[in-house]
Amino acid sequence: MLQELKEAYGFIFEDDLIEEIGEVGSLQQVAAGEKIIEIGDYVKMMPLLIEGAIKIMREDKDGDELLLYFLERGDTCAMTLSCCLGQTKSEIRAIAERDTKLIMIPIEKMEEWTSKYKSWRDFVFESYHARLNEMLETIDTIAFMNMDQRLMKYLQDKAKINQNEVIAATHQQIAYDLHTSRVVISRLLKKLEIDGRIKLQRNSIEIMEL
Amino acid sequence: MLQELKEAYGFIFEDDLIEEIGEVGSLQQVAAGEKIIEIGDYVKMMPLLIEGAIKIMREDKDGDELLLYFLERGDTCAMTLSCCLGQTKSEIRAIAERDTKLIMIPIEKMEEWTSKYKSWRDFVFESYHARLNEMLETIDTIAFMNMDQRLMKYLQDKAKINQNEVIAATHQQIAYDLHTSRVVISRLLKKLEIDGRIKLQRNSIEIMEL
DNA sequence: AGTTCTTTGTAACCCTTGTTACTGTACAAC
DNA sequence: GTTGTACAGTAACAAGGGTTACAAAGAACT
Repeated sequence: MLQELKEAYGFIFEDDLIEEIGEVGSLQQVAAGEKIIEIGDYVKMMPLLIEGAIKIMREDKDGDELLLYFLERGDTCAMTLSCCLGQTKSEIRAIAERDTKLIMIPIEKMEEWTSKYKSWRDFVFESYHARLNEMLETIDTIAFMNMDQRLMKYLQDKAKINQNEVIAATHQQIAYDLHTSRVVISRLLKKLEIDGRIKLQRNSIEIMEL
Repeated sequence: MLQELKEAYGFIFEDDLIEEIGEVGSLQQVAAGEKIIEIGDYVKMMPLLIEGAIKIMREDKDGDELLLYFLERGDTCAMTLSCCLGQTKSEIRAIAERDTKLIMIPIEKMEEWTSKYKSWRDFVFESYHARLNEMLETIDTIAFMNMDQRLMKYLQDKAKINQNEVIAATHQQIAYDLHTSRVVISRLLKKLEIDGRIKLQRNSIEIMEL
């Protein structure tokens, strides 16, 4: 575990802190598609992302969903951070986008490290900063872009996060992420295919040029 | 200044910190409608809101605007916080919604206080937490609500923040905040008036029941 | 009072997106 | 093979909301 930890966080954290993380953190493996945090959960551990990717979803009372953003190696979930510090319920759902390795830290350590390690403090602030910016980008997307543009951005993001030009997803799944209907996605995807920007197969979409 | 500072923040900050703030902070008065921060500004001071209210706006490259949220007494701008710590440009615009009193803190103190005062650390974390939640609420609003619901929420929020059942605004101004057109707002407002929920006057809207 | 500017009301129209419904096709299970 | 199910394509229609255009009403100024 220490080896992976150093690879992902070695440039950020002091050696002392890395060592402490190694002592109190527990390595967790999560398979793609598995749920990590559900809305309303009380969060007792803070995850550090070592490998893989996580997708963060929002849901309203009617069950309507929306993809907020993806997390990658080196990220932590600032929403969870927030919950840990405030001891409140999770406002979001976290689902493994790929097979993912996490180190889970007991929240008691949070407070301690915050006063003890400058690098930890900086990391927490930097995480908040990054997440606020992700949220801003999400707002830009849904407020200022049309569905066709949003779909293109989604395909790009998803290809990047999965490091694969072929996206494994059904039209229905995409529709859930973008909070629209399957028919709309099929329609727009077909148009993208006609324009030669993607190739459609069953259960997958190949990106040609976007 | 110390008196006002204590009233707004006395329950949060230690006495030592209050005193330090008094020494290095400078009181600023901003009239309603005045701009406090513009997009792209490098922020060199961090504002603590003593009195009044500030509205935080987002704008995209085409000049389309959107109201993100309001700040009230006891709040600070986490986006600015973010900018200060990261030394990056502001992503948002801040405009005084009412006559407003601020205490401006030089950012050099941020780092210092963060390690020195636990109450300051907690305040900063709590600010991030609050702002993330505001952003989530904003996302919920634009993603899951129709324009009529958004308009009602806007009127409620605006009445609350101005502590006045009569909202001073033209239809055009509302349209800018909600990123829609004047005609749409006029249409929906008229419907609300017919339903007996508001009363329309020139340049103002009186809320009856929402 | 007359002129001008700002604000509001409203109609007509269009585009995007959401909905319903039905068809065809791939794929797995039997 | 046949059957069943999930997925995708498409048409037709409805609704929300954005656009254009014009009229009417206040307010401000002369």
